[in-house]
Amino acid sequence: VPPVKLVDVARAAGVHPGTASRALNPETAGQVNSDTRRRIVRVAKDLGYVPNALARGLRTSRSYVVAMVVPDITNPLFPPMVRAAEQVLSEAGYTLVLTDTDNDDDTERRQLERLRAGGTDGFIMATARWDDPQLDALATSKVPTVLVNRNTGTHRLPYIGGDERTGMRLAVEHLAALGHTQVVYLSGPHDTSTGRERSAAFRQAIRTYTEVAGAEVARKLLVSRQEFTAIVAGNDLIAMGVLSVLAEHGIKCPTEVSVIGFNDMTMVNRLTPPLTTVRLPLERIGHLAARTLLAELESGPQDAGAIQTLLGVELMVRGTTAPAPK
Amino acid sequence: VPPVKLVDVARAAGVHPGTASRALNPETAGQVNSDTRRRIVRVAKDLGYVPNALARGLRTSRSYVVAMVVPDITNPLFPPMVRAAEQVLSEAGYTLVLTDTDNDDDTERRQLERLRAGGTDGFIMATARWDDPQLDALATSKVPTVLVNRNTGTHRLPYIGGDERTGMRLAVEHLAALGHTQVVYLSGPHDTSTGRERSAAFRQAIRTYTEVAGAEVARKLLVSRQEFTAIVAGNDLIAMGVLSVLAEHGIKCPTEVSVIGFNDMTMVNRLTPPLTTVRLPLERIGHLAARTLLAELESGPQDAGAIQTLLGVELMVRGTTAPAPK
DNA sequence: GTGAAAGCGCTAACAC
DNA sequence: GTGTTAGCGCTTTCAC
Repeated sequence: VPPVKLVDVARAAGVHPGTASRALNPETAGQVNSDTRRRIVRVAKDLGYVPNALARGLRTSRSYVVAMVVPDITNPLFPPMVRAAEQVLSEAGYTLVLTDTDNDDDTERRQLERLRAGGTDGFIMATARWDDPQLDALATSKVPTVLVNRNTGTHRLPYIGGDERTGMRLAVEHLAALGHTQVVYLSGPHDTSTGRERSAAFRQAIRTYTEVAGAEVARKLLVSRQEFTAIVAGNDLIAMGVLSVLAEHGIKCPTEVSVIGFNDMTMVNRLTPPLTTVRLPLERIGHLAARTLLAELESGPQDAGAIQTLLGVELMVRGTTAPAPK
Repeated sequence: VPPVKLVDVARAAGVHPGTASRALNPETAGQVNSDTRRRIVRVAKDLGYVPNALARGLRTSRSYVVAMVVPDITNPLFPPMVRAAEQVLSEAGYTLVLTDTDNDDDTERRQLERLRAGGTDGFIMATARWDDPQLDALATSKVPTVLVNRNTGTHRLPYIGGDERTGMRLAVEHLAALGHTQVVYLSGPHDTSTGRERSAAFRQAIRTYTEVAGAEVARKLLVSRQEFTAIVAGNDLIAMGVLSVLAEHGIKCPTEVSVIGFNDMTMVNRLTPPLTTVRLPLERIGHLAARTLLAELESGPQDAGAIQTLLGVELMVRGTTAPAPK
């Protein structure tokens, strides 16, 4: 079955293609006599007319495509955001393209280039680095773009994220309230930049790495004989590394040491002991990012850079107790 | 900066747009004098020429877009497949569109319609039902399509999946080898079809539901006083539901009852006790699905329907032991 | 309120 | 080997 085109509809309805176009387009439907319009709409439906998005895009230079760029979709942080964003965009008639950069700059650059060539209307970027030329390029070229999850240093683009600072505060206050006075913070490795050669292997290993890193730091901590009754980890994986090492050394959690993670990854509530952790509102972030982008798409730049939204986080209290009496 | 077009390149290189087009297109580059071609390529690069995919697509009726349709991207089964597929497709110059149908027929139909209107070149479908009109439509209209994860009854389309049957056999043989003679299989609810009204709520709950379902069935099992020393669950979530109920009843795992899951979801190895489960080669499935689709895209139908590939699965032995002596 | 006509940027016959 | 021409399907000025 060759697809039915606008001309076909027009012919069948006995009108000019231009009129059919106007009738079928919500924006311009008012310009057409309501009887004619009804007839056209009817015929279109009967014939099963579906507009050719390519042709339309070529003419209007709008593709109704939005791309979401994530570093690694297997990281459980992202699927809920992706899903939420897609829901909103899809309802608004947009198609979401997902790209996984595999944590690689070059890949990201190539992907972005291809997407922009394809006429992508806007971007939701979850790959921001503090200093990020790609994002500068996007900002400069005025392609509607919203940042999620991570922000850049320049703050030139709208950003939607979880309020991590408050999350940390909640964690610490919780421990303090329990009576902990010696709390250690383990951030894991900071230098995620890597040489070109080992980068591929590294990218594969990045998630394990952080868990391993947590274990390593915890080990050093134990060796250093520093006094502590609680540990706050930079993320759940690090926390899990810590838990392993503590278990390895026969240190009981949470009776001897309380541990807090970050992110509330799927299933961390099923760990033994369950992990207290900070939950980010991932769906809300996805929704809001999509809405923010839509606003730019439909109504132009929205007070650029002013949109720096931090959504509330939640401390999931599960495996923390007061420190053991001396 | 207004984007540089093919005409601009042609003008700058002192040739006709047609020639520039040929020179820049790998397929037809041979038709152009190599000196001229080099000059054109040079100019194109200097000017930062990026072809307009919309215009090209309109002309060639190929969009270089492939869509992957999944029921729920937050189900950890899918991200590895999506990621793997995207890698392959992206290398071949294709863009991957991800759509999450939210386990909903209507949504799926709408999405498919829009995607097809957008000129999507091919589909990777992870949402197949045994009896699936959408897929029949795709098959009939000869849109290149590959099925993953779930197959249809008709087998009219290429399918790539894990060898679940062997997985189950491995699980059972493993238990048998350990000496189990009373093994129960819990499949969870079969009737995932639902009335329209409660479907939205249901879809939200579907994952929990299966876990809850596992718990419920396990509870019934205990009440029935049936003798068993091992349980094989239809998936990891059901297995987790089972584990909870057993723990609730003070039944020790694996000493009193061994449990086996299916899927090797992220983190199930961190459960206590760790869960023995069957691991599907998700990345390989994604890769192969993409390759299969590419083959169709580039070289036409590949012995349609004959491609029904089951990739090897692996039993991750973690939390199973011999049954306790009577 | 509707028809006419031009053109978005590109490629593929067809000439020469 | 390269220029010419036409047209993919749609929208949008401009007439009337």
